[in-house]
Amino acid sequence: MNYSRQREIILETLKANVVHPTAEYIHDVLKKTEPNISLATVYRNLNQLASFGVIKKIEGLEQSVHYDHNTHEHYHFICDNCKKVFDIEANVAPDIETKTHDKTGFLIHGHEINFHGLCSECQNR
Amino acid sequence: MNYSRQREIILETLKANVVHPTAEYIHDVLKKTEPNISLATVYRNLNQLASFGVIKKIEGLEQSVHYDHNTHEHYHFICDNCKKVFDIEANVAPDIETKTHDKTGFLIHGHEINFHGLCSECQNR
DNA sequence: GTATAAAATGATAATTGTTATCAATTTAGG
DNA sequence: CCTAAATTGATAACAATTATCATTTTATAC
Repeated sequence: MNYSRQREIILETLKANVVHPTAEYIHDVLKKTEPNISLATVYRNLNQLASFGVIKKIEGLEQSVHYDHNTHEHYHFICDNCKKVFDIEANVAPDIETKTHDKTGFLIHGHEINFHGLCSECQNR
Repeated sequence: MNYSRQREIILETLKANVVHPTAEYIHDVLKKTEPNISLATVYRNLNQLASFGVIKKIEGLEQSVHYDHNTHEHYHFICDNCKKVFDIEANVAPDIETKTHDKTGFLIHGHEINFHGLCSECQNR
Protein backbone atom coordinates (compact mmCIF):
# COMPACT_ATOMS: atom_id res chain seq x y z
CA MET A 1 0.00 0.00 0.00
CA ASN A 2 1.62 3.22 -1.16
CA TYR A 3 1.22 6.48 0.63
CA SER A 4 -1.65 8.67 -0.43
CA ARG A 5 -2.68 11.99 1.01
CA GLN A 6 -6.35 11.22 0.36
CA ARG A 7 -6.15 7.98 2.31
CA GLU A 8 -4.48 9.83 5.16
CA ILE A 9 -7.18 12.45 5.47
CA ILE A 10 -9.94 9.87 5.07
CA LEU A 11 -8.53 7.92 8.00
CA GLU A 12 -8.07 11.11 10.01
CA THR A 13 -11.67 12.09 9.39
CA LEU A 14 -12.88 8.66 10.41
CA LYS A 15 -10.88 8.83 13.64
CA ALA A 16 -12.07 12.34 14.39
CA ASN A 17 -15.68 11.21 14.31
CA VAL A 18 -17.10 9.70 17.49
CA VAL A 19 -20.04 8.44 15.50
CA HIS A 20 -19.45 5.72 12.94
CA PRO A 21 -19.77 7.53 9.70
CA THR A 22 -20.70 6.28 6.28
CA ALA A 23 -18.56 6.84 3.18
CA GLU A 24 -21.02 9.48 2.06
CA TYR A 25 -20.65 11.36 5.35
CA ILE A 26 -16.86 11.32 5.23
CA HIS A 27 -17.01 12.53 1.67
CA ASP A 28 -19.26 15.43 2.67
CA VAL A 29 -16.91 16.44 5.48
CA LEU A 30 -13.82 16.24 3.30
CA LYS A 31 -15.28 18.21 0.43
CA LYS A 32 -15.04 21.35 2.56
CA THR A 33 -11.24 21.24 2.72
CA GLU A 34 -10.59 19.05 -0.32
CA PRO A 35 -13.21 20.04 -2.86
CA ASN A 36 -11.99 17.69 -5.58
CA ILE A 37 -11.95 14.47 -3.58
CA SER A 38 -14.05 11.84 -5.27
CA LEU A 39 -16.67 9.70 -3.59
CA ALA A 40 -15.12 6.70 -5.32
CA THR A 41 -11.79 7.48 -3.67
CA VAL A 42 -13.47 7.53 -0.28
CA TYR A 43 -15.13 4.17 -0.86
CA ARG A 44 -11.96 2.70 -2.31
CA ASN A 45 -9.78 3.78 0.58
CA LEU A 46 -12.22 2.78 3.30
CA ASN A 47 -12.52 -0.66 1.76
CA GLN A 48 -8.78 -0.92 1.37
CA LEU A 49 -8.16 0.13 4.97
CA ALA A 50 -10.75 -2.41 6.07
CA SER A 51 -9.15 -5.19 4.04
CA PHE A 52 -5.82 -4.39 5.69
CA GLY A 53 -7.47 -4.51 9.11
CA VAL A 54 -6.77 -0.89 9.91
CA ILE A 55 -10.48 -0.13 10.28
CA LYS A 56 -13.67 -2.19 10.37
CA LYS A 57 -16.88 -2.20 8.41
CA ILE A 58 -20.14 -2.21 10.33
CA GLU A 59 -22.78 -3.82 8.19
CA GLY A 60 -26.41 -4.60 8.81
CA LEU A 61 -27.36 -1.40 10.55
CA GLU A 62 -29.30 0.44 7.89
CA GLN A 63 -29.11 0.38 4.16
CA SER A 64 -25.56 1.69 4.10
CA VAL A 65 -22.26 0.50 5.52
CA HIS A 66 -20.69 2.36 8.44
CA TYR A 67 -16.98 2.39 9.21
CA ASP A 68 -15.24 2.11 12.55
CA HIS A 69 -11.62 2.89 13.42
CA ASN A 70 -11.94 0.86 16.60
CA THR A 71 -10.75 -2.59 15.55
CA HIS A 72 -10.72 -4.47 18.80
CA GLU A 73 -13.71 -6.67 19.55
CA HIS A 74 -16.77 -4.70 20.53
CA TYR A 75 -20.43 -4.49 19.64
CA HIS A 76 -22.79 -1.83 18.40
CA PHE A 77 -25.99 -0.25 19.54
CA ILE A 78 -28.09 1.77 17.14
CA CYS A 79 -30.71 4.13 18.50
CA ASP A 80 -34.10 3.60 16.85
CA ASN A 81 -34.80 7.29 17.28
CA CYS A 82 -31.67 9.30 16.48
CA LYS A 83 -30.01 6.53 14.45
CA LYS A 84 -26.64 7.15 16.10
CA VAL A 85 -24.34 4.16 16.45
CA PHE A 86 -22.71 3.60 19.83
CA ASP A 87 -19.92 1.25 20.85
CA ILE A 88 -20.50 -1.41 23.45
CA GLU A 89 -17.15 -2.38 24.90
CA ALA A 90 -18.44 -4.50 27.76
CA ASN A 91 -18.06 -8.24 27.49
CA VAL A 92 -21.75 -9.07 27.49
CA ALA A 93 -21.40 -12.43 25.74
CA PRO A 94 -18.48 -14.34 27.24
CA ASP A 95 -17.13 -17.33 25.30
CA ILE A 96 -19.85 -16.99 22.73
CA GLU A 97 -17.75 -18.39 19.88
CA THR A 98 -16.57 -21.41 21.84
CA LYS A 99 -20.10 -22.12 23.06
CA THR A 100 -21.49 -21.83 19.57
CA HIS A 101 -18.80 -24.04 18.12
CA ASP A 102 -19.43 -26.69 20.78
CA LYS A 103 -23.16 -26.74 20.13
CA THR A 104 -23.09 -26.60 16.35
CA GLY A 105 -19.77 -27.91 15.12
CA PHE A 106 -19.31 -24.89 12.90
CA LEU A 107 -15.80 -23.46 12.65
CA ILE A 108 -16.30 -19.88 13.71
CA HIS A 109 -14.12 -17.11 12.36
CA GLY A 110 -16.00 -14.21 13.86
CA HIS A 111 -19.31 -12.78 14.98
CA GLU A 112 -20.99 -9.49 15.36
CA ILE A 113 -23.74 -8.27 17.63
CA ASN A 114 -26.01 -5.32 17.02
CA PHE A 115 -28.45 -4.00 19.56
CA HIS A 116 -31.22 -1.54 18.92
CA GLY A 117 -33.43 0.49 21.18
CA LEU A 118 -33.30 3.96 22.70
CA CYS A 119 -30.08 5.68 23.72
CA SER A 120 -29.88 7.53 27.03
CA GLU A 121 -30.55 10.89 25.45
CA CYS A 122 -33.57 9.76 23.45
CA GLN A 123 -35.09 8.08 26.51
CA ASN A 124 -35.38 11.47 28.21
CA ARG A 125 -38.02 12.89 25.90
CA MET B 1 -54.34 -6.87 5.64
CA ASN B 2 -56.65 -8.37 3.03
CA TYR B 3 -56.23 -11.84 1.67
CA SER B 4 -54.06 -12.25 -1.38
CA ARG B 5 -53.15 -15.42 -3.19
CA GLN B 6 -49.72 -14.04 -4.03
CA ARG B 7 -48.96 -13.35 -0.39
CA GLU B 8 -50.07 -16.84 0.52
CA ILE B 9 -47.75 -18.53 -1.97
CA ILE B 10 -44.90 -16.22 -1.06
CA LEU B 11 -45.22 -17.22 2.58
CA GLU B 12 -45.56 -20.88 1.62
CA THR B 13 -42.42 -20.68 -0.46
CA LEU B 14 -40.54 -19.03 2.38
CA LYS B 15 -41.64 -21.75 4.78
CA ALA B 16 -40.78 -24.51 2.35
CA ASN B 17 -37.20 -23.32 2.17
CA VAL B 18 -34.83 -24.50 4.87
CA VAL B 19 -32.38 -21.90 3.76
CA HIS B 20 -33.21 -18.26 4.30
CA PRO B 21 -33.99 -17.01 0.86
CA THR B 22 -33.80 -13.54 -0.60
CA ALA B 23 -36.72 -11.88 -2.36
CA GLU B 24 -35.03 -12.55 -5.66
CA TYR B 25 -34.75 -16.26 -4.89
CA ILE B 26 -38.41 -16.55 -3.90
CA HIS B 27 -39.35 -14.72 -7.06
CA ASP B 28 -37.33 -17.14 -9.15
CA VAL B 29 -38.99 -20.15 -7.52
CA LEU B 30 -42.48 -18.74 -7.89
CA LYS B 31 -42.08 -17.78 -11.51
CA LYS B 32 -42.17 -21.46 -12.43
CA THR B 33 -45.75 -21.94 -11.22
CA GLU B 34 -46.87 -18.30 -11.33
CA PRO B 35 -45.14 -16.80 -14.34
CA ASN B 36 -46.71 -13.37 -13.99
CA ILE B 37 -45.81 -12.71 -10.38
CA SER B 38 -43.90 -9.47 -10.07
CA LEU B 39 -40.67 -9.02 -8.15
CA ALA B 40 -42.21 -5.90 -6.62
CA THR B 41 -45.07 -8.01 -5.27
CA VAL B 42 -42.58 -10.35 -3.63
CA TYR B 43 -40.69 -7.50 -1.99
CA ARG B 44 -43.92 -5.77 -0.96
CA ASN B 45 -45.39 -8.85 0.66
CA LEU B 46 -42.23 -9.94 2.42
CA ASN B 47 -41.89 -6.48 3.92
CA GLN B 48 -45.54 -6.44 4.87
CA LEU B 49 -45.33 -9.86 6.51
CA ALA B 50 -42.24 -8.71 8.36
CA SER B 51 -43.93 -5.54 9.57
CA PHE B 52 -46.80 -7.66 10.92
CA GLY B 53 -44.31 -9.89 12.69
CA VAL B 54 -45.24 -12.98 10.70
CA ILE B 55 -41.70 -13.34 9.39
CA LYS B 56 -38.35 -11.70 10.08
CA LYS B 57 -35.79 -9.91 8.01
CA ILE B 58 -32.17 -10.96 8.33
CA GLU B 59 -29.97 -8.03 7.50
CA GLY B 60 -26.23 -7.60 7.47
CA LEU B 61 -25.29 -10.90 5.92
CA GLU B 62 -24.40 -9.92 2.41
CA GLN B 63 -25.53 -7.11 0.23
CA SER B 64 -29.11 -8.35 0.12
CA VAL B 65 -31.75 -8.97 2.76
CA HIS B 66 -32.74 -12.53 3.64
CA TYR B 67 -36.09 -13.54 5.10
CA ASP B 68 -36.86 -15.99 7.86
CA HIS B 69 -40.19 -17.55 8.82
CA ASN B 70 -38.78 -18.53 12.19
CA THR B 71 -39.72 -15.60 14.40
CA HIS B 72 -38.65 -16.81 17.81
CA GLU B 73 -35.30 -15.60 19.04
CA HIS B 74 -32.38 -17.27 17.39
CA TYR B 75 -29.16 -16.33 15.70
CA HIS B 76 -27.56 -16.89 12.33
CA PHE B 77 -24.42 -18.39 10.98
CA ILE B 78 -23.30 -17.71 7.44
CA CYS B 79 -20.74 -19.96 5.83
CA ASP B 80 -17.90 -17.99 4.28
CA ASN B 81 -17.55 -20.67 1.64
CA CYS B 82 -21.03 -21.80 0.51
CA LYS B 83 -22.81 -18.67 1.75
CA LYS B 84 -25.65 -20.71 3.23
CA VAL B 85 -27.38 -19.25 6.26
CA PHE B 86 -27.95 -21.54 9.22
CA ASP B 87 -30.05 -21.07 12.33
CA ILE B 88 -28.47 -21.17 15.76
CA GLU B 89 -31.15 -21.98 18.27
CA ALA B 90 -28.88 -22.57 21.25
CA ASN B 91 -28.84 -19.94 23.95
CA VAL B 92 -25.22 -18.94 23.57
CA ALA B 93 -25.59 -15.47 25.07
CA PRO B 94 -27.73 -15.68 28.19
CA ASP B 95 -29.18 -12.43 29.58
CA ILE B 96 -27.33 -10.42 26.99
CA GLU B 97 -29.93 -7.66 26.84
CA THR B 98 -30.15 -7.25 30.60
CA LYS B 99 -26.38 -7.22 30.93
CA THR B 100 -26.02 -4.66 28.19
CA HIS B 101 -28.72 -2.47 29.66
CA ASP B 102 -27.08 -2.59 33.08
CA LYS B 103 -23.70 -1.62 31.70
CA THR B 104 -24.81 1.08 29.28
CA GLY B 105 -28.16 2.45 30.39
CA PHE B 106 -29.58 2.00 26.90
CA LEU B 107 -33.15 0.81 26.63
CA ILE B 108 -32.84 -2.29 24.51
CA HIS B 109 -35.61 -3.41 22.22
CA GLY B 110 -33.74 -6.22 20.51
CA HIS B 111 -30.47 -7.55 19.26
CA GLU B 112 -29.14 -9.78 16.61
CA ILE B 113 -26.06 -11.94 16.34
CA ASN B 114 -24.44 -13.15 13.17
CA PHE B 115 -21.58 -15.61 13.10
CA HIS B 116 -19.45 -16.45 10.15
CA GLY B 117 -16.98 -19.19 9.43
CA LEU B 118 -17.13 -22.63 7.85
CA CYS B 119 -20.13 -24.92 8.09
CA SER B 120 -19.67 -28.63 8.83
CA GLU B 121 -19.90 -29.61 5.18
CA CYS B 122 -17.41 -27.03 3.96
CA GLN B 123 -14.91 -27.98 6.70
CA ASN B 124 -14.61 -31.47 5.18
CA ARG B 125 -12.92 -30.37 1.99
C1' DG C 1 -76.02 -10.32 -6.34
C1' DT C 2 -74.27 -5.47 -7.22
C1' DA C 3 -71.97 -1.20 -5.79
C1' DT C 4 -68.22 0.74 -3.68
C1' DA C 5 -64.05 1.73 -1.13
C1' DA C 6 -59.79 -0.13 0.26
C1' DA C 7 -56.13 -3.17 -0.76
C1' DA C 8 -53.22 -5.53 -3.84
C1' DT C 9 -51.11 -6.42 -8.31
C1' DG C 10 -47.90 -6.16 -12.41
C1' DA C 11 -45.01 -3.40 -15.09
C1' DT C 12 -41.69 -0.39 -14.95
C1' DA C 13 -39.35 3.95 -13.66
C1' DA C 14 -36.69 5.84 -10.12
C1' DT C 15 -33.60 5.79 -6.25
C1' DT C 16 -29.78 4.56 -3.40
C1' DG C 17 -25.51 2.67 -2.21
C1' DT C 18 -21.61 0.86 -4.19
C1' DT C 19 -18.26 -0.84 -7.63
C1' DA C 20 -15.95 -0.82 -12.25
C1' DT C 21 -13.60 1.58 -15.87
C1' DC C 22 -10.10 4.39 -17.63
C1' DA C 23 -7.17 8.15 -18.75
C1' DA C 24 -4.28 11.16 -16.03
C1' DT C 25 -1.47 11.86 -11.94
C1' DT C 26 1.37 10.49 -8.05
C1' DT C 27 4.49 7.50 -5.55
C1' DA C 28 8.56 4.52 -4.58
C1' DG C 29 12.69 2.85 -5.83
C1' DG C 30 16.64 1.90 -8.97
C1' DC D 1 15.27 11.47 -13.38
C1' DC D 2 12.98 6.97 -15.24
C1' DT D 3 9.91 3.59 -14.94
C1' DA D 4 6.42 0.53 -13.06
C1' DA D 5 2.96 0.20 -9.89
C1' DA D 6 -0.42 2.50 -7.22
C1' DT D 7 -3.77 5.98 -6.83
C1' DT D 8 -6.88 9.49 -8.31
C1' DG D 9 -11.16 11.91 -10.15
C1' DA D 10 -14.93 11.60 -13.14
C1' DT D 11 -18.38 9.04 -14.43
C1' DA D 12 -20.74 4.95 -16.18
C1' DA D 13 -22.57 0.75 -14.59
C1' DC D 14 -24.70 -2.19 -11.36
C1' DA D 15 -27.56 -4.41 -7.86
C1' DA D 16 -30.98 -4.20 -4.50
C1' DT D 17 -34.95 -2.05 -3.34
C1' DT D 18 -38.81 1.25 -3.45
C1' DA D 19 -42.19 4.37 -5.70
C1' DT D 20 -45.66 5.18 -9.14
C1' DC D 21 -49.80 4.25 -11.36
C1' DA D 22 -53.38 2.21 -14.01
C1' DT D 23 -55.79 -2.13 -13.51
C1' DT D 24 -57.62 -5.91 -10.86
C1' DT D 25 -59.16 -8.13 -6.42
C1' DT D 26 -61.05 -8.24 -2.03
C1' DA D 27 -64.27 -7.19 1.71
C1' DT D 28 -68.35 -5.31 2.97
C1' DA D 29 -72.74 -2.77 2.87
C1' DC D 30 -76.93 -2.46 0.62
